Amino acid sequence: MAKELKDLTPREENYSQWYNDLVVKAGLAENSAVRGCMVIKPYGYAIWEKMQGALDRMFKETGHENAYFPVFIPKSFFSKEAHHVEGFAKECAVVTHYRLKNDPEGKGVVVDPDAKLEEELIVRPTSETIIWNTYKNWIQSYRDLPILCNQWANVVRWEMRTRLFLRTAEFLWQEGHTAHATKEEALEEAKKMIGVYAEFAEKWMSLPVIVGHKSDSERFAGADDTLTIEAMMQDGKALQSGTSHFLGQNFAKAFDVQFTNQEGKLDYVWATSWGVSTRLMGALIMAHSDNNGLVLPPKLAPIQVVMIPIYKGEEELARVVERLEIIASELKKRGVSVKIDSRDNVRTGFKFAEYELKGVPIRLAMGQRDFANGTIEIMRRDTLEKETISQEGIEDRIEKLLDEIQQGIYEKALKFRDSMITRVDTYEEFKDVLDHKGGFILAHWDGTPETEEKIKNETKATIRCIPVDAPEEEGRCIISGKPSHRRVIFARSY
RNA sequence: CGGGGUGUAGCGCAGUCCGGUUAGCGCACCUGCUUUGGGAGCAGGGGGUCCCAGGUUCGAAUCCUGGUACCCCGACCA
Repeated sequence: MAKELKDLTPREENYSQWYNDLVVKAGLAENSAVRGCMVIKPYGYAIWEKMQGALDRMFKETGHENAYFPVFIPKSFFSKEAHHVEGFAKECAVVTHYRLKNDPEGKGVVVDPDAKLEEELIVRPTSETIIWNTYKNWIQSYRDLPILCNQWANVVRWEMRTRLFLRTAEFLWQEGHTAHATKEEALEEAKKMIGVYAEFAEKWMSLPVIVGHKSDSERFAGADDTLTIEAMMQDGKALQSGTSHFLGQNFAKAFDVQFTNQEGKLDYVWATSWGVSTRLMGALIMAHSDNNGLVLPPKLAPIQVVMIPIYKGEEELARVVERLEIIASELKKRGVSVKIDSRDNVRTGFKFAEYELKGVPIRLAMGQRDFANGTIEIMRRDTLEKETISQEGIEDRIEKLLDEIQQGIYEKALKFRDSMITRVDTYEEFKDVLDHKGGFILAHWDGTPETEEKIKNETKATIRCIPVDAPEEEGRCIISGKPSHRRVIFARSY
């Protein structure tokens, strides 16, 4: 069994510190010189690319196309949709000038006051406005609809306090923006895409999520309805992991996007937007990792199998590596990503610890004993179980094990998540569960923003969502005692 | 923007209260030897504008004044 990682804070002691340590020490990301911004390092980016690839394929399969819109948005675009401005105004980076010049006093460069922009440009915090301004030109007739575009981009939200992956001033994401002829079609699209996200979370990230509607006050600025996937982290806090918005005709009206329908009448276009971000990286890390480091689901692991030769001297190394390469090439043929680590300047134990830290799902180790016996040691990262097995048929065994690990991680996360769902019927009970257990709390709510606000102020818990599959159940609001027809999900969240 | 805290080697810190040889420790780094089936051991070595500016003093990492940066707790949030 591995020694405790020398310099990783134990998860149970200080979860936040553990998370931060892990992100940095596993080589995923680090804080940059620019306050609130993050450097994503190659290993972290490799995982993100895996996510991107899978999501992108899912978007294409559902009929979407990629496009790209500008990073700068004229300020006037922003103010066209009242709720939207209100929601984002407080966290916008604004470009006011377009030129620098040498400091007349000789101290480096200064902003050239003569180069002031007539109209300031906002660095996009999200692209609804610039996109709807563009769609206006694309849409005349029902024959131009639907438009189903996705954009992979960076956005900037000037957050006060930031955390690697979970909340950074700049982040990477995808944002889908669709335009439809009918309300029904737009509603269907918003629902379909939250379904895609839920499927991605569960099948790829091994992360169970709860799909639901946001309450009025948690809804996206400018949306009529926001669907969300909510995940549970190992410290009992919830993480909003993706959203899909039904925008109604709000942006069409703000940007005057009308089309002629089949009856020859003018109508406003119906819209959706949906997005997931590098926050998913945070979700992945916080959902599965342990005190030895990351635990990556095989489908998202940049390296699925690492092979470590154990040897003394060059002849032994060559012999073992030769054998490992045969196995590796067979695995590669089957689409498994393999790395043989034959570095001779770090020790075996160091390598073991390093690949555990990086979350590589399967580790193979072959030494002289194995070489002689035709065996190999195999360890699975999720359970840390190791076993010495025959080299015969190892490839089949690994393929099967990768699937098992993918499934095993999901089941473990699901079991944990379910154990963290508590039904409560009184406010006392509610507060008690929040303070001593955390997790999702199912409670009755009278549907008013006032009650929601009161609970948030007193407990820091918010309504994560009103689950789409919430069964009808008569009850009374834990605060006001007014009647309620279903339970909603509360939690403290990131 | 409120309330706390910290700036000393790449990273983490001690030293500051009570000024005094050449500013120290751990990790990391470099060299050599021994090691190598779970983060090696020993020996040697390199690396500093003690956040910045001014002041007090024979003498400042240490005291005083001003600035600045970052972190934590709130408000804000994918």
